[in-house]
Amino acid sequence: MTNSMDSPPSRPKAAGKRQRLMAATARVLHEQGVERTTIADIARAADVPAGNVYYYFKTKDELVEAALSEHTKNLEALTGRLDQLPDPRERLKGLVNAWVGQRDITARYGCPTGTLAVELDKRTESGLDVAAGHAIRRLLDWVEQQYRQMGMADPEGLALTFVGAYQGMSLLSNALRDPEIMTREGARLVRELDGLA
Amino acid sequence: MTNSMDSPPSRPKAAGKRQRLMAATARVLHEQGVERTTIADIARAADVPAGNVYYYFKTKDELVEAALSEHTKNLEALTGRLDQLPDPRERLKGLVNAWVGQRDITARYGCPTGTLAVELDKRTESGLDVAAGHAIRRLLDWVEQQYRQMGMADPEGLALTFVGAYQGMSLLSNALRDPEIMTREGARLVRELDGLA
DNA sequence: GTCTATAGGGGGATAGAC
DNA sequence: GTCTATCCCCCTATAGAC
Repeated sequence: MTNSMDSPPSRPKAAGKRQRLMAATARVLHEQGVERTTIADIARAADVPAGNVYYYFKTKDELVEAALSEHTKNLEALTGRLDQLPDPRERLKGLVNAWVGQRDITARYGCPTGTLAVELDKRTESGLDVAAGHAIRRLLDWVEQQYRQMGMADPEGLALTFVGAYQGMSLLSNALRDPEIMTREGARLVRELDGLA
Repeated sequence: MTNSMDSPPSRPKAAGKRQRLMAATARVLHEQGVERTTIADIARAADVPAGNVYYYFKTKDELVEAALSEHTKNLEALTGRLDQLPDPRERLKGLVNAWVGQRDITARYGCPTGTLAVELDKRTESGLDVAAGHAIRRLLDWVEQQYRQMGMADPEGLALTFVGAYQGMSLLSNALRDPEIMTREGARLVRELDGLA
């Protein structure tokens, strides 16, 4: 998971630090929020000198974009692994299990993409106010495919309900600081998947 | 809805402006977010001279608290009206209808309390990081009472699912800028309420 | 009670040395 | 490519005139 810095970057000394910065940004923005995170915070977390950050990212908005693409990458790694499972129903249950496995982090900081969506919605000047929506759209599409392969009617509506349930339980779990909400609602989602035609 | 300024305030000239400030703060914080809203923004929206705000609220955090109590007040006015209905099931359906009626505002700015909860979670220094959770807890309790009166098993779990669905559909509707998500998911919630034992 | 002016601190971004 | 110093704007909060 942590980089060993000996894999040759695309440009001489650059890519190692760039990658560290992206990962650190994703983590720190999740924990502290976009508005309350300073460039110095990110530099410290990535163990990069403060002034050097601007060599890799010209503006704070570019860092936000990088964080979003990190979350997207992580999500696609997860769905990619789940795609190995033969049964679409098991894939959805695997997704729920992954969510529940993150319950402590979610209870403390919320869903990474969901909280980012809420914050970016207010950043109207940059073009990023709907950027998180695209990441969510991808998840919605993947879930819809699973329902479709299960032969369900209205796969789009089911996906909306499914992802909505995740965002809702994440927000409640975070607002009430209670990881058990993730466990309870996760169990309900699995039960419903098993009960479907 | 708008104040007529002739009702005698508790202290001479004070209460009228104080009330205007509270209402304006609730609205502007919802639209712009806590971190991106300045005292000047609030003063302008309330039509109060900028420097005068600090006479009524000593800090920005007090304004945030005021906004939260406005949302709480509005929610209790709504549940108070719904309490007039004889049937708890109809009360819950009335709540869903109220939510769907707000779909355009929700698609643009999210649920007022939910987005506030996400933002306040990051404001750890002030004691307000869990304050929005209390408002949500009240809603959960009220919903739970309705399920209890309907004689349902596990009213607490049902309330969690119900309010979670609202928060989830609000976040998705906002992230995707699509009010129809509120309509679709609202219709589903009503359908499920009608289908319950 | 009302309002202006400004102190004071912080943070995004840049210039330019190395 | 790396890093320091710093500019400059903005925002919270206060002092104090009216």
